[in-house]
Amino acid sequence: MGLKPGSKTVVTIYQIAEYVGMSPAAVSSVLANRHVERRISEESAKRVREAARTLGYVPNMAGRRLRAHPPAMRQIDLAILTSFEAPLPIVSQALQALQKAADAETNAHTRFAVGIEMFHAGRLREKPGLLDGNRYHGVIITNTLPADDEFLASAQFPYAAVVLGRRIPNLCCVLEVPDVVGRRSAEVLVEIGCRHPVVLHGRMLTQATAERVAAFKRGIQEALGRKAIALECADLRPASAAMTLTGHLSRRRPCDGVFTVTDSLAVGAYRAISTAGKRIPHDIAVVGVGDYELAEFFSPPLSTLAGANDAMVAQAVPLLFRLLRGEPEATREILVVPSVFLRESTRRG
Amino acid sequence: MGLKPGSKTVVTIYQIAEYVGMSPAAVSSVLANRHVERRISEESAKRVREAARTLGYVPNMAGRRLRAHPPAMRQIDLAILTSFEAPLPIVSQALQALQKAADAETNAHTRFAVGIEMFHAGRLREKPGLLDGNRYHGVIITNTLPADDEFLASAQFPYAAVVLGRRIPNLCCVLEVPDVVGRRSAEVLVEIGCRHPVVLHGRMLTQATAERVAAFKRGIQEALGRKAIALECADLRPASAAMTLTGHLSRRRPCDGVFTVTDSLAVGAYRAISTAGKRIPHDIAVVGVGDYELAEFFSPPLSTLAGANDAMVAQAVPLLFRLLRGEPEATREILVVPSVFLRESTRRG
DNA sequence: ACCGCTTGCTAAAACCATTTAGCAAAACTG
DNA sequence: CAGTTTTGCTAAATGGTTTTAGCAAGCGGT
Repeated sequence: MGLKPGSKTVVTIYQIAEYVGMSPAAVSSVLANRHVERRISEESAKRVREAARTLGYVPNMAGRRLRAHPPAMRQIDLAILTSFEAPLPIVSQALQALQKAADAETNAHTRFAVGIEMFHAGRLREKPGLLDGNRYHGVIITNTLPADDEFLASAQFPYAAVVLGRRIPNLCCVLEVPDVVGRRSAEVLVEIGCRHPVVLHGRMLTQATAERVAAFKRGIQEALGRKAIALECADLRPASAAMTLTGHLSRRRPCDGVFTVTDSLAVGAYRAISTAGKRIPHDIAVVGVGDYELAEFFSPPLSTLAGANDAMVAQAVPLLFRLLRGEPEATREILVVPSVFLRESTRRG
Repeated sequence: MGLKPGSKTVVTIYQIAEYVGMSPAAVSSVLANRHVERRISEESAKRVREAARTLGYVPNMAGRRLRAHPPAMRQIDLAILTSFEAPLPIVSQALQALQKAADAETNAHTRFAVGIEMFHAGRLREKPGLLDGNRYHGVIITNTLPADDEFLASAQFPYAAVVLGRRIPNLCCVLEVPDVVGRRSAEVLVEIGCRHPVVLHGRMLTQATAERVAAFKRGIQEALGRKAIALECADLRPASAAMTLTGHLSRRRPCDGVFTVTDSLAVGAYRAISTAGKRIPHDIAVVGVGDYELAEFFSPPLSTLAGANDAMVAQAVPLLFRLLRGEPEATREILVVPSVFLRESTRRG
């Protein structure tokens, strides 16, 4: 196999056959390491292999698979499409659920291939083959940015697709009930006496996180009659959150409560708060979202409005299979209610 | 598209064509949503779609792709194979590096598809199509258990493969220098005065983690002339580690230093130590491995022997491309030296 | 000179979907 | 009513690989 940069046309076994003066069948036998049982002489085999290398032969998987397919077996290709920038535990969770469902449906004449493919956030439309309909039978799409959502809304998917975490017209979506996470976290902070709450978010807002920020602001406005301060971090990494919040605290702005739209941001927030010499929750309370299993291992344990990811996945996977089966999808949209876990980080007095 | 359980033979567009009394061409046009421009009547289109559903048609992607392929374009399919049980950040890192390399090699007549596929730890051999050679042009395999390693050692890969994190005869491997992580962590603990060190590991030991445990034990034996205590956790989740270590501490066994072969275990260890009323590092020092970016956000920050993952990935990806190009791989094995980050968790006095 | 065996290969079919060129009938135009 | 256009479809080729059946040549034996 080779990636010759110069080669003009694609090299097939026919080219190799011509090059070495043999038949495609012989070439195929050699390249599939079947030359012994097919009685191709070792000398010819060597010539074929050498030709393959010098010509820069790259096997065409489509051709191979087409032929290799047992006539009574169909393969169904499923994928989870997510952005590189996304929190991974969710994706892994989703894949595991998908694999499990696939395993359950696997039988003598149906088998599945499931995988993860990633795109750069905001550039989903550049992903090759997404709309060709010759790669997947079904996909679950998650962690998209508004630019991606726009693309999805305008796209015509030629196969089963479920969108996780946002609402896209014309596609099947599973998402958390909008409003709840942001509003409840505002309530939680206000209830324990916070008067100067802050929300930490990344620069790139997905629909879900944007909704969380907005709902939080609304909640604070209603409860305190005051604007919540939103702090934008460069990205979702703890270091960015720490830097941003440290900057805010060092400017001596009042701050007695933090809502982080992502748990990785909460990690950074904890660090910023402790380096500022403040204590959680007495000086500053913190609420997170629950992407990771880690929340209860924060010190002190982090209160979360569970991102409802497992629940969303639990809905999305069967929905995808219903679409695959061609069942007229009664439900185009499934809403999932996040649950609230109150821990030390919001416990005062 | 449907997954009819009863259907005997695979349904193709020919079956549909026969069923509705039309030609395969017409059926194809309809199913590809091309029926308008191909002037298939809406009525016929409806009949075709209905037939597809009732017969349970599942498109054969290989057939589709074969035909759809632009004649001067070749697609190269790369994948990272990892177990479900693995720490994901590493995998994401690897995928990102792979994608980047692929993007760099993409041109007018070569394009790449990269993805992650997962297997159940210890059951890699059950993954369908792994040895058929009709799915991938190249793979990076990581997070295998001994059972998987055994399989890999006996397998004949018909395509480019690089193994990450362990040594397998006959395959190209990239791994951390054995011995270093375990030995250095033993040294670090001993140097700051630990006399009763403990190592925490999961029940399922990969080659890398087994090596770490063994080297740690050797290091302790040599330095202190005493056996290190190894505590086995049910899995790698923080909760398991916390439970295991709490059990150990509550039995009042002396313990003044912990080495965790995985960072998720360190998370649990921190919890166990603080609930036991001990302080890090004064009562018990902790060393981890650095799988996550999170180490410096532990409180106190965790000393790590960086798992060398980025370095391993940085070696593995170019190696894979060299294999793809058919370059006679000079290097069958690349060793990477992990670097040491000493932080608060091992700083005394 | 003929039979049977081995060696080393080839021809052709098969896998499934898509597309291009074109055909027959119907509908319209003058 | 002949000529043209439109409608609605079909036949056949194409894509790359693998496999099955079988052919031709050579060799040993009689």
